[in-house]
Amino acid sequence: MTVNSHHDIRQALRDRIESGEWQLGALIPSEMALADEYGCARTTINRALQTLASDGLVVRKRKGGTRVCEMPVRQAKFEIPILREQVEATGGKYRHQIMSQKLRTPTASVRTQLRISAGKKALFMETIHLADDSPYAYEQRWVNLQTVPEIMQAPLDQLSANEWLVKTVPFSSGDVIFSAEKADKTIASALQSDVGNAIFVVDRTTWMGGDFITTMKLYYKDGYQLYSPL
Amino acid sequence: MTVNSHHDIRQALRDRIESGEWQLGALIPSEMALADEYGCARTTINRALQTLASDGLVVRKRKGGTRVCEMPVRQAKFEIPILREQVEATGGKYRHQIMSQKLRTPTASVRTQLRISAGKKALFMETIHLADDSPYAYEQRWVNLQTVPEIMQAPLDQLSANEWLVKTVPFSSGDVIFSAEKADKTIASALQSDVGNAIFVVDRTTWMGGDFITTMKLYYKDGYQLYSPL
DNA sequence: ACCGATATTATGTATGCACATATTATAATT
DNA sequence: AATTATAATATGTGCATACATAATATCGGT
Repeated sequence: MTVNSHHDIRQALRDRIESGEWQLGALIPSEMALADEYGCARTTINRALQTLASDGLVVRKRKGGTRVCEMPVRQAKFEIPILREQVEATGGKYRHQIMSQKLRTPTASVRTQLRISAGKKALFMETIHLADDSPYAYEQRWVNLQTVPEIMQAPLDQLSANEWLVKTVPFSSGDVIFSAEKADKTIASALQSDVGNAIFVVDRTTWMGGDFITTMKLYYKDGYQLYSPL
Repeated sequence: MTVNSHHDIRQALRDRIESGEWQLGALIPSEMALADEYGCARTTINRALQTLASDGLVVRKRKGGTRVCEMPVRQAKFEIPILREQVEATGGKYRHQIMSQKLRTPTASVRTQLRISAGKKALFMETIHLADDSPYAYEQRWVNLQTVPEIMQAPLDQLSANEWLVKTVPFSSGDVIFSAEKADKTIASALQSDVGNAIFVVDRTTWMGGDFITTMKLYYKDGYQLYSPL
């Protein structure tokens, strides 16, 4: 078998690590030695090893050499779910419905999260996301009008606020918090569910540069599960 | 300012995308053109673009050129939490306590998940993970003895099953499911919490190659939140 | 107008080389 | 013996080049 593409080599090295040939924390041969063994240029080995390093399988140090990562950081990565796609992926028909949409003085915690000046108002909206006309998730969202005033002109009846924001300020950063909450009366009625049920909640805040854009809380219908391979 | 390292170039390109200079879905200049513009070799541009592609910011196609990703896949990636680290990160003192540990005939669903032959037994254990001596999470785990019989000899009173498995079969793959559940009597008493509380649940199955190793359900004390930047 | 051969284009990848840089080991100096 | 200079080593990175490969564009013949 001839291996020469960095692809093949990466896989070969990965196999040798995963088979246990190189123990956890063990030093693996130098790039030169590997290049020699596989009969390719050092550059090719370098590329393969760099990929493995960025995957967290090995740790590299100048002069120290490359060693199998002591604590292989198994990291789950999953896409931030766009509800429409989530629903349509399971064959359902997606629809959303705006329950309310108004300017309001934000609560203290929201004002802090979005860095909204005291006295200023923000856009608050409640949306129900439906799969085949039955509730799928209930969304509460605050939008900072100081940073995205254009949203007042957006056709939010056709495009959900989420989708509009993704298209308009696509490269924002943010954070997510997953938790479980008991459904209160508001949530239960929005989801046509019962008070006290365990609800999977996603809390998300996004900003761009130093400008805080929106914060959102998503309550999934009970029974929802978030899956991720790792 | 001279930019020439693939690092600088990657950042420069990223800026141009995020500033909106190149719109969503727009075709960006070819590697040759960019190499010309930045006064560097095509290889360097190639490397920068490949990184951006693997980050999901651009999509590349032979002859088709490189274009800004239509739907920038915001992917949250977070490490699979190791309980000890999670607890110790918040300054708490970690400790765990095995409540039960015995050979049992697995339930039908577990037997399916771990591909255990009918009639065979598996190791079932319940563990409480404590932070500063108060319950932090309650774990139910099944271990497939057909694939890791060695666990029967492991010192599980010192090292948690989780940690032992991570050290012994480090490069397994798996999946995770996050959900919310109502605490039943077992869970509530294990966590010194109340029946009916909303519990954040992590369900994880791991395998290596075709061999199914373990499946685990982790019930976090109510109020737990899983945070992730993105 | 249709179909197929050929050229063109942009990315993908391997190579040899040179030099940079971090780190450790060793030797030289005090 | 402690400190400092120097060499050795492994990875990091850039460049020029060559060829591979996929997808599109163009042109010619029927």
